[in-house]
Amino acid sequence: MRTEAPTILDVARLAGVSTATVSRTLSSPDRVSEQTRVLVLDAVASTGYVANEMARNLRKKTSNSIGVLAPDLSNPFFSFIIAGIEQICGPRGFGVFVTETGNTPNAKNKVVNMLASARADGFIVLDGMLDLSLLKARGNLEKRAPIVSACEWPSDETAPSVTVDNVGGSMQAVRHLAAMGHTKIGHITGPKENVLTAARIKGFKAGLESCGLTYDDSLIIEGDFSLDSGRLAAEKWLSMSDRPTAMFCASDREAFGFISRLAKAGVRVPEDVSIIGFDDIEVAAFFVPALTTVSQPRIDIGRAAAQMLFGLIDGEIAPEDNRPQLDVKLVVRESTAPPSQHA
Amino acid sequence: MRTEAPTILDVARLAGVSTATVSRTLSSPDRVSEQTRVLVLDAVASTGYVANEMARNLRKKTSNSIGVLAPDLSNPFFSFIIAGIEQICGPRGFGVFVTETGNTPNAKNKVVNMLASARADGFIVLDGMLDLSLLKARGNLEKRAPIVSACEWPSDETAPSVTVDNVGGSMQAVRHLAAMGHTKIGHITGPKENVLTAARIKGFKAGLESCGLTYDDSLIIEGDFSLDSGRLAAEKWLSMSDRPTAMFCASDREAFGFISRLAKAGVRVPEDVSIIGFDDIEVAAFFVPALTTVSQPRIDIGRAAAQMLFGLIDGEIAPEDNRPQLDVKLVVRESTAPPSQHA
DNA sequence: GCTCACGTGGTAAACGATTACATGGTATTT
DNA sequence: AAATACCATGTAATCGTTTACCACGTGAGC
Repeated sequence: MRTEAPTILDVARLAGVSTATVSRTLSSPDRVSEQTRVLVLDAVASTGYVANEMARNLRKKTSNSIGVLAPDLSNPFFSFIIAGIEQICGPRGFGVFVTETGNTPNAKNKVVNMLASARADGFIVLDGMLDLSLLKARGNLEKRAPIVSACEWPSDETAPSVTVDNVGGSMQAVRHLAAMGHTKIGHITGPKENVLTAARIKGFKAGLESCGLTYDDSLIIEGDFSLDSGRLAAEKWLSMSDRPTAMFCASDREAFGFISRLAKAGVRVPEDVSIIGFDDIEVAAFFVPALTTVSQPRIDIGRAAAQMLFGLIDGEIAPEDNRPQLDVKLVVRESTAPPSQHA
Repeated sequence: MRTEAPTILDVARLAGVSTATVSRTLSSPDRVSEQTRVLVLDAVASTGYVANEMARNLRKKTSNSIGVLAPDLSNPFFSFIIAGIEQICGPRGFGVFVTETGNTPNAKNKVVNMLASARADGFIVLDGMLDLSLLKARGNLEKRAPIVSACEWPSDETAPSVTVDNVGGSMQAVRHLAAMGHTKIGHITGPKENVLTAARIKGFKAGLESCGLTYDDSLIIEGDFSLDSGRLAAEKWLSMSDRPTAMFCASDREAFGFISRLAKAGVRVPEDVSIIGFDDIEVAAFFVPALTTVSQPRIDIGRAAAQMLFGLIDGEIAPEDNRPQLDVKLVVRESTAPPSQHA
């Protein structure tokens, strides 16, 4: 026995008014008389009526939801950002669609499709690799629903985005190390193509320079943000003849992988080598040793992106403030120390 | 200049056919002649037409999407499950709505609303605390869109759900500890009201019993799955006069918090105390020491839940196989060892 | 040669809301 | 008292699809 949902017509009949009146009662109560208002509200209550979103959306040409495109949903890094997004969208009655772009070749089609099919009123893309230019090619699709990038940003330097100060954060990290007396500082990077990788390398170099240290190519180890790439980096480090006394990692997970592998080899952190991460994910404070890292306000990134998107949707954002950069701060814990004397 | 989306009528006009023919060409190509098919497809290509989801959904009385209700989106535990869900939904063209139930009093209303407003064709709820009974009260709402619980399950023991063998996993953990020679084994629980907590306590007791050990109430420390509750538990443990030589934690995060606090006090794992976690989240393998833990197939939980939900939506699930229980396995790493002799 | 079936494609009625416009009545203005 | 404004409500068009139903033409079966 399938219970059919009550429609606005059911309510109207029960209240003895027209559907227009019901609609008005619900959307702008002050436009109907006190008398009919209670009549309608009673009818709504007794039928349990809730407006059908699909009908409403069709008529109003909206979808009451936004899409979030993440490269990899299983990456816990994004969970806070998505939570932040939901915190803004929920109260507004907006749904949040999540999709994995997953570097698959048809990810683009997925996006084009979501956009073109009017499933979402706007998009937040967390995947810097996604080529948004094809949206323009396809009949100015991005005019239909605004897009804001978060964390990672597309090569197009004018598109709206909310990011953090990756360069500044990296500089702080290096300067902290240098201030402790380290002069031979290495860096484990992110994946080559990633914009964050470039920004953090840039900050790394700038930090070195600002302390009078010179950049040495041979102290750079390529990673990809993952735990396992940190482990691999540790093996490279172990095989180096003249090891850096401190490593700045492009992600906390790299740092964990690195420390973990080192521990197996009997290398201690921070006594034998100092480590700094990037992100400040939750476990960072509870790792052994507690990780010194550059803390990103992940929830805030999500919230800011969502807020900006709504601004764009409502058409009320000035073009100049559409690329805010959130602050980042170094939190010093136990994985950094002055270099050991006997090294 | 806002580019309006082409509608099916635009395509029809361009191809010189009726909208019905366009619709048929797209949904069941074999029902139109070869000739008109190419005509229509050409028109579709040159207009860039993609069907408007809202209109389609209204007409077909579907929403082409499912809702996922998680207690806390920022909890990385759920990210894999959501990823698994998306892996199944994406290829089917289904959207995945995520919402945070967040233990707020109006979470229920949120759910009722999503259900009643026809925003989703089905739901996966990851929050065992959510009282689904009110859906029945409100006009048999759950008849409108099926609901499957995952991980945690509502007290209603007949509702569809996919879970893991929490009891069995906990038993394995305890038996592993006992096999290593531990006789004084403690347990850090989850939050009191949670069903998982109860199941894992049950398994803990059963494991003890199966090894001829007796259950001791004073060896139980209450936690809430969080990192910080693990830290707090460690402080309790440190203050105990006769400490257990091994602790079984109801979550990996509790285990991390516990180990982390102990490390600060100079207590070593596994030399001074053995630790087992539950979940096997990603960092577990890279923690120092690498954590012995009960591994949950999180991606599979998500996939299974989604698959089951589609079964329910399509009306093809036999009532008896609607509560599958996935296997769990103990992965032994470095946080467990025989109790030290001098203890 | 007449029916019948079938393959093709058009017409128009849904789906369930919102809202522009029209209407009638009451209050206000002059 | 006539004109005007305005308030409350109803009527019906509209959003963009899908699909039930109908119509036409062609080939097969008798």
